[in-house]
Amino acid sequence: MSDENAAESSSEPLDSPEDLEASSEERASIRAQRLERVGQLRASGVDPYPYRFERSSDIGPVRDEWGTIEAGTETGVVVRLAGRLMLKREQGRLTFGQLRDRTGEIQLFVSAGVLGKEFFGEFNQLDRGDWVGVEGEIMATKKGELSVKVSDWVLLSKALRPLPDKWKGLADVDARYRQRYVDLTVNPDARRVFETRFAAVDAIRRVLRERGYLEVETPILNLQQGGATARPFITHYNALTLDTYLRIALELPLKRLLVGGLDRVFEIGRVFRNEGIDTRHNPEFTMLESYEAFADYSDMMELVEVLVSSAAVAANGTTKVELRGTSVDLAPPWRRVTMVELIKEVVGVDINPEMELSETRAILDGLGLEWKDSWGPGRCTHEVYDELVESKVMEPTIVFDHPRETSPLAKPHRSDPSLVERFEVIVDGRELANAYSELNDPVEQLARFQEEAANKAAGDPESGDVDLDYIRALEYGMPPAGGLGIGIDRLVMILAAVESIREVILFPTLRPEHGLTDEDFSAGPTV
RNA sequence: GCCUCUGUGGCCAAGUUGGUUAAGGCAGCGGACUUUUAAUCCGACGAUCGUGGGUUCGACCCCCACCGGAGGCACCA
Repeated sequence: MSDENAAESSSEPLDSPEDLEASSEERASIRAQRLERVGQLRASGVDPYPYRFERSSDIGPVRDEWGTIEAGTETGVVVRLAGRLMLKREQGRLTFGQLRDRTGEIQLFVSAGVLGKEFFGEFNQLDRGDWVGVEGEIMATKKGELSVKVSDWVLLSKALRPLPDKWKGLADVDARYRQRYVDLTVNPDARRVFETRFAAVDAIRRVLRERGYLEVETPILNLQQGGATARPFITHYNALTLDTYLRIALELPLKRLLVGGLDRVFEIGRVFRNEGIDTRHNPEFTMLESYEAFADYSDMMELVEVLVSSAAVAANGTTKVELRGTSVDLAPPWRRVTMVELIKEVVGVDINPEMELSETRAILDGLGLEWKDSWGPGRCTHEVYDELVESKVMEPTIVFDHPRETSPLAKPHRSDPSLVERFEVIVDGRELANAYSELNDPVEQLARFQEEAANKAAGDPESGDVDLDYIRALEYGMPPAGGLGIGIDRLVMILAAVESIREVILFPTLRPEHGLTDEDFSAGPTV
């Protein structure tokens, strides 16, 4: 830019002339400079936002193939690469850049001698953050850095806003979540976490596919609430003049598919629960649910071990993870213990759903836990487990045989009527997965639904409805089946060893941002 | 919803017994430099200290309210 005063002069036509907006004009000064540059480019016939660029390869494969060549080597091999310019080091008649795409980074060696003074000068006007395409020979510099000796280049997209500090990155967590695109650009850890996530999900799909499971999609908008106990989001469907629930679980539609003969199905999908946000909860989160006919919960124990350990290996190359200073191995087999035994072991008390209610209440009182009148012995037992046991279990553990009372969709235990055939997987003190032998007796299922509906009518917003169509489906006959649910976000938290669920969700739920106004986006002279 | 902490230029970040022009770094701008690796060196610029009130001779600093964020509690996976 020949006139360095231009961007600073308030008489430039970059912003509204109102005095009140002086501060916003200052704030936009880097933007204003870049908008001016866009104008210059257009004036000289250069499109700052062209349509496509033909690449010969991603950057990663180039590194893989040539990364070991000796310092000073010129290969004679010409490549065409594209990416974001992450760094630029000008050095007189020589400029070094760092070009990055999703697969890697490579240095650009840009010299006035090769490009000519004018085209070289244009390159130096690129900003960190711009997208560029380059063509040039693969070489290694005197210091041995693999580089592309740029013989031609083109701007692919001009960035109007500057990237955060090239060394410190973006530290403000609010900005990291709101502007994940910036976080992903400058914070390698953010990229690492999401690579972990997608590798894990990919591995889960692969294992299930190899086992003959079919991936399906079921409705998110539901007329009834069911499949779990949770407060739902309610929305309104205008065309039918109906309030609908966003799903809180995937369970009931998938089991209808078992009735229909799709005997191995799974869905990986978003579910919504109208509850608080904290380090382990986001109102929308991702569940895997899978159902396998002719299997029971024992088969699900084997399946969940394989799914989780495969995901770990795919994401990290190992089943070992370091969680808050403790090494945890996800390799099967995991410990298997009944809920009643584990309570005895951890808390030192004997409590089970076959006890008299008065006795279980006395146990809770003795432990300093509160109980409600509506709770039976099973719920009391579960309470001890939830409050005093779960958070103490670090190693992957299958906790099986839950009280019947707290599991309305699970099949009664084949040898103990006070229990159901259900298990949860605990890792690092948190529930990671949940599975049953699925209840397929329509008469019993209806009775359990009716209990729930009574609770809902009595004011419990987390209880579900009587889903008569689901009962009707069961009356056509659902094969015996094992079902498994895994909280994908929780799994990724473990695999990536992060403490907040927001770190594993690309765009976590946040309150609305204030202070972002049209004035922050004045178009300047370019439109 | 409640409690605690927190909010300083595009980014990172100093700044309490409240005291005149609010450190420094990165980025950006001007200049030098053909082998750099967060390049380096020189120079000039950039902030109504989240918002609105209040206390005070004087507020980034103390008080109140509001907005955003973090952690914890409650609820849940």
